[in-house]
Amino acid sequence: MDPSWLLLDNQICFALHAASRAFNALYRDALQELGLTYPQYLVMLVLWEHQELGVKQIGEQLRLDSGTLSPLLKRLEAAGLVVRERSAQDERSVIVRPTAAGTALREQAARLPARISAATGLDLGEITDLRERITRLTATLDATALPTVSPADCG
Amino acid sequence: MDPSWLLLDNQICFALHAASRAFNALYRDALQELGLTYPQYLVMLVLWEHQELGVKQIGEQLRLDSGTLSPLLKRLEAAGLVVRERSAQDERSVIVRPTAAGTALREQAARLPARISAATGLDLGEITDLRERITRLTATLDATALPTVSPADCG
DNA sequence: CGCTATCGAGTTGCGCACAACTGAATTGTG
DNA sequence: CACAATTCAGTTGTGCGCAACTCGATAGCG
Repeated sequence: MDPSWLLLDNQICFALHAASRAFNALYRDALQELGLTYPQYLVMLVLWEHQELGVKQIGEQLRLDSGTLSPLLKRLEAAGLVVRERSAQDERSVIVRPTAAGTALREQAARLPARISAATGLDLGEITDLRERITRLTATLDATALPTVSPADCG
Repeated sequence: MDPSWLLLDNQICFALHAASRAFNALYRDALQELGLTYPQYLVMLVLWEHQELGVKQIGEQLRLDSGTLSPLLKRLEAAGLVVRERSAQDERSVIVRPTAAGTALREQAARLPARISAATGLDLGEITDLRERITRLTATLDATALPTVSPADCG
């Protein structure tokens, strides 16, 4: 039982954890002037991209469930950045749309990436490569999910 | 103002964010049988490594402050896995030590890395490489911290 | 020795993440 | 049409992460 396993193990997961929080801190400072938290910024990103989206669709993009999104969207609505209305086609779902103020915020947000990118000290190629590896890793983890569940699926 | 910036920007930070949560979910399942959450597991890791440590030292290793650690350590103490006592040398600081039960847990924890490592679908070299890149990125982000502050530093 | 500044753990308050649940709307089936 | 299963947003409860703060202990300085 090599004890270095517990150290190595520490590293990859912890490295991700620490990096995620370091980015978060970076964004926190920058987003403060927009009045957004980082998760709220992520929601606005997908809304800017798609104009309007159901809560479920937002959750699929960001890997978040309604337990996280419902209160978050309520705060965005209270801040006047989005409106929510029940879909006429399906009364179960709620459509989220940016308001004029929410759309206007995109202009300010557009200045962020350059600052963040500079802070990474990496060039575009390195960032892209790293991003792709991490995204593949996430996909693998999601797919594996731990073979504890699923009785005899694995089609 | 190329709009793809906002998408690309989304990617690297979000990729980290998502990967971190995917790992978290993986560990959550595995750690459930040890009665630990993922952050509690990280704390136990550094304690197993150092036998005893002040709250501040734990925080330095994990990039966490007392606001996070104090309640977490209280829960670990309530679970009978650690004891806390004020340092005799410096009454301000609190020394944290694993109990016998806390130390015993290390045996079970030692089985985790292999499962996690398998779930990544990567070999040791790839994991190490990725980990090092991410760690370097974190260090860069921490050092930069956003050039909004610091009036005329940039030595 | 006194006095101030700093350090250290702890608390409070807020927002996120997630499991477990509720309740209304919809779909599928007979 | 009726009725069971599913889908969807929302709520509740717990724990993490962090800023801002409290308060006692320590260190530094005159």
